[in-house]
Amino acid sequence: MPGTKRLPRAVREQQMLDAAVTEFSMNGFAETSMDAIASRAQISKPMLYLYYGSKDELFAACITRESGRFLDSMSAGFDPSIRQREQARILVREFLRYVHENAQSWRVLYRVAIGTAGFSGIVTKARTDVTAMITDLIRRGTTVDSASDIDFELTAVALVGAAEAVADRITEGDVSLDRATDLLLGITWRGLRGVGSEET
Amino acid sequence: MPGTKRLPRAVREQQMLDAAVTEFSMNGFAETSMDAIASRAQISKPMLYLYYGSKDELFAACITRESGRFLDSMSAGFDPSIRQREQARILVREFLRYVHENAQSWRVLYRVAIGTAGFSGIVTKARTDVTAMITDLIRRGTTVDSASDIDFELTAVALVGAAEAVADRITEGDVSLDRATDLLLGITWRGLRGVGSEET
Amino acid sequence: MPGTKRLPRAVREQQMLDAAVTEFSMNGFAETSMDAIASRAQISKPMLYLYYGSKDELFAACITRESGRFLDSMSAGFDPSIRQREQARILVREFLRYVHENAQSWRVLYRVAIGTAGFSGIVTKARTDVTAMITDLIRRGTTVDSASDIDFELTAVALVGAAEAVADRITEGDVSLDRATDLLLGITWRGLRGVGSEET
Amino acid sequence: MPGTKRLPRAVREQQMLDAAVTEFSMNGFAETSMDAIASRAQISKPMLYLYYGSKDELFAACITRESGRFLDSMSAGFDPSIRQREQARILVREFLRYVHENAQSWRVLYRVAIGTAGFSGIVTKARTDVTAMITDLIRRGTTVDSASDIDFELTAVALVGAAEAVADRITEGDVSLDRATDLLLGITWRGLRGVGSEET
DNA sequence: CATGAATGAGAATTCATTCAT
DNA sequence: GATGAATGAATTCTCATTCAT
Repeated sequence: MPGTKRLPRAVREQQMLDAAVTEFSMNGFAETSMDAIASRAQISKPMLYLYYGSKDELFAACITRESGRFLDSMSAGFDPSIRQREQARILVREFLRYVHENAQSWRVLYRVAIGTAGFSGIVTKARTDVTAMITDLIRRGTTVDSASDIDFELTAVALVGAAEAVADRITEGDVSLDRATDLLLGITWRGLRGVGSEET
Repeated sequence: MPGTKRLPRAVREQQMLDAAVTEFSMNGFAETSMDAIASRAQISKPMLYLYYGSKDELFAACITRESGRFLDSMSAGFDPSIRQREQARILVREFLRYVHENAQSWRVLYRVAIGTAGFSGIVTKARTDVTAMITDLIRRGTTVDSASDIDFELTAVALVGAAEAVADRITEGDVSLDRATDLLLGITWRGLRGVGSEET
Repeated sequence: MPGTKRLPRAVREQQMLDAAVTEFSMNGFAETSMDAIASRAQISKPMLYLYYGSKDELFAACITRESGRFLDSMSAGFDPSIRQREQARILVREFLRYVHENAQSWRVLYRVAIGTAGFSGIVTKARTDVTAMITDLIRRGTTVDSASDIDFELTAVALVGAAEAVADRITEGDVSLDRATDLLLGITWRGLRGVGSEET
Repeated sequence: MPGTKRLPRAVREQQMLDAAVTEFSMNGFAETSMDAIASRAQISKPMLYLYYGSKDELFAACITRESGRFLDSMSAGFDPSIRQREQARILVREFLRYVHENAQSWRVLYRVAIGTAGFSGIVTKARTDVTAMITDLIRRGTTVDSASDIDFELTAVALVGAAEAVADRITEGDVSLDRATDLLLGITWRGLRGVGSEET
């Protein structure tokens, strides 16, 4: 008889979300059954429904929590008062660290939710937020105003995309965090060095 | 009674794959039913099974065809004898053009298949091939040999990631092909200028 | 392109029935597909339907032909003018020989058709015919009339059942025809020796 | 909404098996649908799967239960210390009684399962067990040792076959248990009287 | 609160059967 | 006359979801 003890609501909730994130990240949304989640969370299915109402809502809760955690991590490293270069290094480092230490979270967000009709919006929102940070960062270091806002933002999009691709390699375990950070900054930085200036 | 006409095998095959790609790209693998595909292709379900055997095989056929098309497009633009800069522009341009003109293909490959257990391999293979082209391109322009192979490859991964992220924006329709090409090249190029050299 | 040559109807029919009997005897009625039969007969499915109308009719045709063959074999050995003992030996021998040489026929009749709703009647009919022969044979040698007809018939039923059981062993190949014949006659004969007389 | 009541597992199990045996015995394995069984058992299909996993397993459970019941009945009448004649009468009587009172059980075992690929083994096992009892019984009364083991066994096979054939008539309701018992013993006994001795 | 028991609604897959050529 | 192409109608099996206790 699973979970016979009465646990405070908050604890239970996390227990369930943990189990759900694990299952969803492993098998995708549709291939994950509520049974599997309940079983991993060591509670009964009706509990799951009591707390989250439906599979959809549970999945939404998962990716909302995870994208929140992700954004919290990133935000923690974001400080407008820091020098641009330093700021960039911190953000990249934080990003890769998060992915490295929370591979499951990363996977459920960027591999599962993004391809699941009806839920990609939540992830896209998180991505947009991060991109906004980077956009800010880029703009901060640029005086030339021949560059339009869309350029800044699209550049940020590109850099975030680069970071995500490298992050995937991190989760595969064949690249070190330090090397990846250096490399991304290398490209990024020199790439940034003239956004909006001469040449194409 | 759908599709009462007798069509030659080859035509029907494409008809089915077209419908399948559309459905899969919209709803993901598991969330797409064979009924939905049959209905869109205006044929009966048994035809799908007659031609493709199972849902898995049908999906595999889809992403195999699409990744083939994608790689063909990219390969067509790959020519070791062209100048590095010119080559880069052609590849980026071709990549964005493909995504722009084949948004569904792009989505089924890079958003759906990549997150579907058992099928990500085919897409990963395509991505690896493209990354290999870029790796080559980078190496071609570099004489310094302080850069290890992994650096070249990881750089290529990052650039491909950047292009993919920008490509997503392209499919959303709010960015022009030309502007995106220029921007990516801008970042890319200046970023490339010193891979493996001084500074971080 | 199977069976492109035009064959006389009678030949085709046998070809089809042969294939059908083989398939049905191997896999049972429901587990056998019309595809499998057509393929084994080297003709197209529509031909099958042209000649036999439906799967049910085809199966009926099979067991009708086979039970006919079986009864023909038995009847050939039935001759009211022969001495009872000799007659018994001939019938038993013929029965076992048929099963031995036509294991497929035996199987489709007594293992498949008998357990298939709607078709057991045809086999039961054949069995009844054979039982009638045996009933006759028994009655012929009995003068006592304390035995009712039902006794004669039930005795015949029992003897036929014994023969069928032994026949099964024959098809399994671990018993010789001669030994089985002798044994069955041994039991039968001594068993018969007083049907309807003293004791119980 | 069938069977709204909550029943203890054990009760439901029997309910389901009863329904399944009935359906299978009427229509054979392949021709019986899970829907039909669920409907007869007044439960929903998922329950069948919850309890038995698959149609195959359900069928296996049916014939395992039925052959167990059958063997239990027979074993109850088997006692090496009883006189041979008495023992024979008890066994035959018990056999016919079982078939008479459990016609469905008999049919599903000896008419359906025996002709269903993959399941005949279970029934064959039961038949072999019964045959072994009879073999023992025959041997017990025989001192002559010119008879080989195979003779004893084949004789038992024949007698069991005779009993099965008579049993079929019993299920058709046109023969009384007593008359059938007497008749079988009559044949059997006099037949047994000299197994292995002179003459053919 | 908690849960074992139960089900409605679908999804993949297979066939017997039939046209259009 | 013969068949490749096509489908309507099941059938097995799974799963999200809900009561009755």
